[in-house]
Amino acid sequence: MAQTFVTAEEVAKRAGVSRSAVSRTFNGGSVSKSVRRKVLKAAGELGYRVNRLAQGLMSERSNLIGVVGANLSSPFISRQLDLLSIGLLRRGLQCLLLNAADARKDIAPLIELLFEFRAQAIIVLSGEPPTSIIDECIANGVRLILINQRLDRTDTSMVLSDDSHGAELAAMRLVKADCKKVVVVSSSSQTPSQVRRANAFSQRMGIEGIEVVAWSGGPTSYGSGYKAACELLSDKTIDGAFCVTDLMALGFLDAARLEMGRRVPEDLSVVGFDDIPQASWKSYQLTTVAQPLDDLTDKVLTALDSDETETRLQVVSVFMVERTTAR
Amino acid sequence: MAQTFVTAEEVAKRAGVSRSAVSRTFNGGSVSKSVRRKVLKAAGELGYRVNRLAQGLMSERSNLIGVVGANLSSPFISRQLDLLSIGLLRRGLQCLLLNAADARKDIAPLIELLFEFRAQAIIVLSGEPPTSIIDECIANGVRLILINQRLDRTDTSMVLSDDSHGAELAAMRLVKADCKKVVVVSSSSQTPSQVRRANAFSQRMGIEGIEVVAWSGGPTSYGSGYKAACELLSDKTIDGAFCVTDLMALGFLDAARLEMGRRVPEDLSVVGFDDIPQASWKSYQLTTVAQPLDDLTDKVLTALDSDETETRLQVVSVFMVERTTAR
DNA sequence: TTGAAAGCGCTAACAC
DNA sequence: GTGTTAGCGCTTTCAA
Repeated sequence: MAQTFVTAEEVAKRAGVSRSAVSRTFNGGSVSKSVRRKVLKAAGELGYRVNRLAQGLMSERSNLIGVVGANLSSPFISRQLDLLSIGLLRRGLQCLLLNAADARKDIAPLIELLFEFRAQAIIVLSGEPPTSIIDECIANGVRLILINQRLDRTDTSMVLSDDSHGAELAAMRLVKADCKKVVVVSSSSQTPSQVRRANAFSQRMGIEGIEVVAWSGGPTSYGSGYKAACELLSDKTIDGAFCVTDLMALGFLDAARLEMGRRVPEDLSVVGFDDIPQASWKSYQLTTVAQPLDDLTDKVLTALDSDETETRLQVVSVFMVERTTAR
Repeated sequence: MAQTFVTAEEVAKRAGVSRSAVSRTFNGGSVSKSVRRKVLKAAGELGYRVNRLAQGLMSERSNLIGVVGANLSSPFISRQLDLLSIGLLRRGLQCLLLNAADARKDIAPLIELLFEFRAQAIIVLSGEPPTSIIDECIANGVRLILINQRLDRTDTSMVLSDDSHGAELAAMRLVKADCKKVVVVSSSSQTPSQVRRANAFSQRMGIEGIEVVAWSGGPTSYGSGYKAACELLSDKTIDGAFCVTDLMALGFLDAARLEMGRRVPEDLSVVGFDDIPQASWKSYQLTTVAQPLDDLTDKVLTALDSDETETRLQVVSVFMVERTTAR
């Protein structure tokens, strides 16, 4: 257990060169063929690995990117994390993952921890960092990237999908399905995204002169969608539903069909949001608004790269995926 | 951008004490009340954060735990990662996540990278590290923890669920359902877990004298399960199926019912493995073998703690979850 | 309890 | 091209 890694000094000694020759060999400095070969040989025999901690200490570049988020096992977020971690690795960046499950409301301590590791940038998948923390990021030159979080400041990068437009797409789709009375269901967590979607939807329906009842409760889950349908569909006049996430839509769909005896889409049209993999499963075939996650990921990585105060706010466009749950 | 973090030296200067007094204040060393107060005050005003990189340089404890895995957005793995990242954080450990998506077959470079960050331990969610790397872990005192990977060595920690027993449970369940000819479906990725499950199942069925045809193909996905059912169920005599993962089972189920016109469980009994959230969704209600993930996570964290060559191999027990897809 | 000094493993500026 | 030297920010003896 107490074994310790080989240092550059030991390699230098074995190769019969100076400590800096070793350093240069591993950092693309100029070294003669012969020295390089000797160093590589000695390093190989000894099992030498550069110490990135020490390296980062000097260059003040840790290569660490902090990622904080909650709900990491939800289909949507997990895909986001999957793509993000691949993208980071490809760019030679390391991903320091902090699960915000225990800190839903206050992710400040998590971000502070990331400071201590001298993370070069911090990506927030969910949760809203307090202003003081944002200021501290800027003061210390740590780039902050917020996903699906819209703040009223110009000094932090935000990547968000076009929730309002998506919700309008959903609204228009239900109009097209000739719905007379619709419901919009969201969770009680009231994330900014969900709120924007629900509001934009209601507003649009208002303009169209269609009655909408809003329901919200529980976590953002299949179960909450299920519950929503059970409670709402005793009202036989409801003929349309917009669930602000697919996960809820799927639960809603199951309860509507299997519990409340509705035929979809004949009696009831349902539209979701996100386009998670399960939405395309044969039992569901959910009509939904897609957020292209690869695009979102690209934009996050772009924000990471941009050295200066470039594109502060990037929005990823959404589109309707037509399947079978809307008439 | 070029701003830099405050150092302990600056704090010391402002507080009018020595550099070491600052260090002691933040590490529970013995300091007088008054000094501690002065230091804390100065640190607060300056926005000081200890530099863990430098800290780890001295103490040779980085506090970083490397996690490598692929398929991070699959329901099963993502849940695993979710629980794991929570558990690590609770123990004051940081999670350095490396996505093995690009390196399915060879995770060696990823682990080497983790060496460079002086990770204290490495947790491998998927993929099998080459022997040379394992040796290097040991040589450097890096604890290695393999999940659902059984190696024939006594010097590395392994946590695996009882695949064979689970498969036998599945077999017995299909026997109880009075199946005459069954199929076992797995993916073409042939992970050790899947192989163990498929083999144990076939073997058991052999003992019971029941004919079993093995199918494998595609990635471990809904789509592959779907495809399996389409190809297999043209044989009308098949009346039972064991899918080695729930994801495949769900696809199988959908194709069986919606594409191949089977009634489940009347004509066909289906059993899965894992018990992912979707297995309990109303449209599926899949009878399956559950792997208790919180237990698995606990065991991984235990392996992390155990300072010495303690429990090298821990197996988490599985159990049958009875729902509606087996007669 | 406190400060001075040494050193963790590395890189970079400087001479040679 | 190569070695020497001086730190990076921190912890940790060692005296005081």
